[in-house]
Amino acid sequence: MKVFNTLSGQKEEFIAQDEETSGNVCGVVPYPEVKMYVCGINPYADSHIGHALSYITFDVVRRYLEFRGYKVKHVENVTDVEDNIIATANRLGIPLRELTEKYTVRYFEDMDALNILRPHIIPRATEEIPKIIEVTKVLIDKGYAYPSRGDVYFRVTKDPDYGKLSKRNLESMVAGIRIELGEGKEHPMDFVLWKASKPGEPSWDSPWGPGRPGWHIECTAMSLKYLGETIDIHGGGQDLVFPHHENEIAQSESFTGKKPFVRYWLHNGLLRLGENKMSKSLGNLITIREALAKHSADALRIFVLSSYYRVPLTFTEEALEAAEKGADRLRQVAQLKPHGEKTTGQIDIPGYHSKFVAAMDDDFGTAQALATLFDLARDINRLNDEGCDVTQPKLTLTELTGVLGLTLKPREEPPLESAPFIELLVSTRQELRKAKQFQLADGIRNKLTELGIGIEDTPSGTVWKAKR
RNA sequence: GGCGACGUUGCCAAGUGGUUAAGGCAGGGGUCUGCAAAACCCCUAUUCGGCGGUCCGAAUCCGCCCGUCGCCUCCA
Repeated sequence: MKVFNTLSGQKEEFIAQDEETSGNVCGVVPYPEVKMYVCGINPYADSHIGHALSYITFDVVRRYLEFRGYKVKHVENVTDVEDNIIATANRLGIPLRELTEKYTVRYFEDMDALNILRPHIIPRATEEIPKIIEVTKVLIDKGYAYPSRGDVYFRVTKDPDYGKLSKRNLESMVAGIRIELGEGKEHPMDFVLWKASKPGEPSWDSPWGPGRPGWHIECTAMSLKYLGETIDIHGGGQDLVFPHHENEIAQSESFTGKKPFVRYWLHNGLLRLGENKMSKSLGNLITIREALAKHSADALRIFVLSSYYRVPLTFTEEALEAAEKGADRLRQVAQLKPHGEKTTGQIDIPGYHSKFVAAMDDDFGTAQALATLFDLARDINRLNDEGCDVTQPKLTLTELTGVLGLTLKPREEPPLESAPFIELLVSTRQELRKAKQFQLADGIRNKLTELGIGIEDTPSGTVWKAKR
């Protein structure tokens, strides 16, 4: 399988380190391990659907690797101390930990609702201070960092590779307009590893005085601690390429002296709302909770997966509604009760399977993979209508939709207080229909439709549901 | 200014040198139904921002132009 590596700027054959070191060429190691690190959140507000896009993407990466026979070790950090968190906690007048705990819990509730697999390890920055201090200390000892007025900075001029991920060089960066020459910095691009705390800020003791970690160091410390010196996949949004991931490489490779820190860098394109990307700072966001109040998790996943993950995606209500309709079609097939007896297997199951795999093998071509599944669904419906047994193709469909993390469960309708009254009207209407009083029956149906209650007469009775 | 992307049917969105340009939604036709709805089936771009070029052949490669977006220490 091929994956696009931001570092090389091209698609590369994916080989896990575990396969390489064990000399495995074709399946000698039964379940080679893939070490995967995904950048997590800064918990001080509810996550928005741009986050959903990113985590759905890497959830599918993980599910597909597992489908292909890898054993994935998935680590995702929670950066629970930084400027925005401190500012928000102060504004609300609550302890830092109370704020971060609340939004971490809510974040994972959102992830669960989206059917995103939990990472195996979820380290928090504030619980990894000793490792962070250790890494910082070594970087100073090796000459890659220097303390200054209680802060510690990384010395970018000492790292000849600096800029290799984001394809920049120090000169062009310095030529940029937004660089501030921090007090005590040797070079304007030097970035902070350890920040001296100001009065009233949370702090930890360190050899350089009380302070807290800089933004990038926690990811280096955590991935070293939990995954080792070289990891296979590091994922995140495209907006993290610079400075975050660039700085992680600088820190990690300087610390270990080993290259590469990450074998494959994967970055998802950003979600746009209108003309701009969706982000906390622009305030143009829709939270995952808001989206899930109106749409199913499957619809959100289909919306995300019907595009190529590296390319920006534009959010619209219409697109999400279209995805919901598509989800309904797949659900319909998943709920089918096969009744046919004919076994004239007209469906090329291995063909669909290999088309799906070929699409996914090409840098997680979920759009193509989904298209294959819609084709399969159509075939299943056709054969089912013809009276053929579709048990096997149905199993293939649910197996493959599962790789994309779709549940295809029927949508849950929120309970309505008015339900007993609606039931009463519906049964009255049934009586009228039996008596062939169709004008009266249709009148009730029309009125209910106006009130947002949809009526469907099916062979097994009348069902109704509230339109969301 | 530097770096990186994108522009495909009414909408969203795949495809990146060669038979009929995926798929979803919308739209049209049909099956089912008392009628609807839902569901299902079938159909729906001679054309890929514009102009040149390379090639037997380009949406796909090259050049220029137009338009849009992202990053350049808040960010998935």
